Amino acid sequence: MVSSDQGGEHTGGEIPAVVGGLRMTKQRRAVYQILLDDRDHPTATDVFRRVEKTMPSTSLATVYNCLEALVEHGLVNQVNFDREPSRFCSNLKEHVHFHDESTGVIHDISFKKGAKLEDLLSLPKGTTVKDLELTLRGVLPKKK
Amino acid sequence: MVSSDQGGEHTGGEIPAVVGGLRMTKQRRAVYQILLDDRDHPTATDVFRRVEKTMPSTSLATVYNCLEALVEHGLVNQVNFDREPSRFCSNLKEHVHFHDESTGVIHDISFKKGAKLEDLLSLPKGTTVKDLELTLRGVLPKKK
DNA sequence: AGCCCTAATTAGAACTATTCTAAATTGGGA
DNA sequence: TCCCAATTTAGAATAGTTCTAATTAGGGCT
Ligand SMILES: [Mn+2]
Ligand SMILES: [Mn+2]
Ligand SMILES: [Zn+2]
Ligand SMILES: [Zn+2]
Repeated sequence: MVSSDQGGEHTGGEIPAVVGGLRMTKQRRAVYQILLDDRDHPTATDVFRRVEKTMPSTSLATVYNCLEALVEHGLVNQVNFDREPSRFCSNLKEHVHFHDESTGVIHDISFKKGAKLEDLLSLPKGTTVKDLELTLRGVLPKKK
Repeated sequence: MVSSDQGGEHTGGEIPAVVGGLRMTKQRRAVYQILLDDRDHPTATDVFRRVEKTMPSTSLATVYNCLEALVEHGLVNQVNFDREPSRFCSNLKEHVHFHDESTGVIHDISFKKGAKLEDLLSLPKGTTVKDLELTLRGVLPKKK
């Protein structure tokens, strides 16, 4: 791999000039870096407040624009819980979200290896699933 | 069972004066009846337009109030697809939602008998799941 | 039946997350 | 360096939903 990285997602180190076909402007890089560093599923406003710290001239509209671009290019996932503000997640491994009511933390939950959706659901034969969103709410066992 | 039906959900026939602890006003009954009759997962505005036909004095605020009351009393489920307007569903059997892109229809999909969420997801032992929302988008095989 | 009192309904304003608009800025490439 | 399309920006607009405050409805009492 060379420095340009025109291909798919980005993993580790400095964010190159283009990722997944998306040109990394100063603002997009800042937004993307926050989502790579902070895996707490921040909202657009959360991201805005964090970007502001190092780039005070950034506007909220730009944060929305950047998030939209990152989502459209598949670098980031948009996560919705009921009617709450959207949250953003840079974990590209297929996973679902568990909102722990006792801590407020949103956890990434992965699928068990070999698990198939068709084993769980009565889907008509020949169904194509293009997108899936699964969110859980509850409490995790408290760590000792 | 006698005519009052103070207990759980309502199934078939005329809607009694109280269902699931919720007193059925004229407006609540109209909203509930629509959701029982029309299983197409209408939005609040959809419901409003349908209620209007037989009760033209009904306000949109009342439709929202009624839907909220029905949801709080567990007679109806609120369903969210991404950031679209909420939809409402009177199917109380545990199920998930499949949005067919080719027809626009939202289908109820039930769990396979005996299927367990823990078989699909890597949930820490001792996790309590209080709520689950699973939505799918894709295409169903076209009926001949 | 009439009264009373609380709950429910109503119209409209307010709210909030998000999107749009139009002008200013940026920066990659000729 | 200059140019131009893409991006950023501030602020207005939008849309679904919730709130406010006034009105109405109707169940339970006498
Ligand atoms: Mn939910
Ligand atoms: Mn989705
Ligand atoms: Zn995630
Ligand atoms: Zn349903």
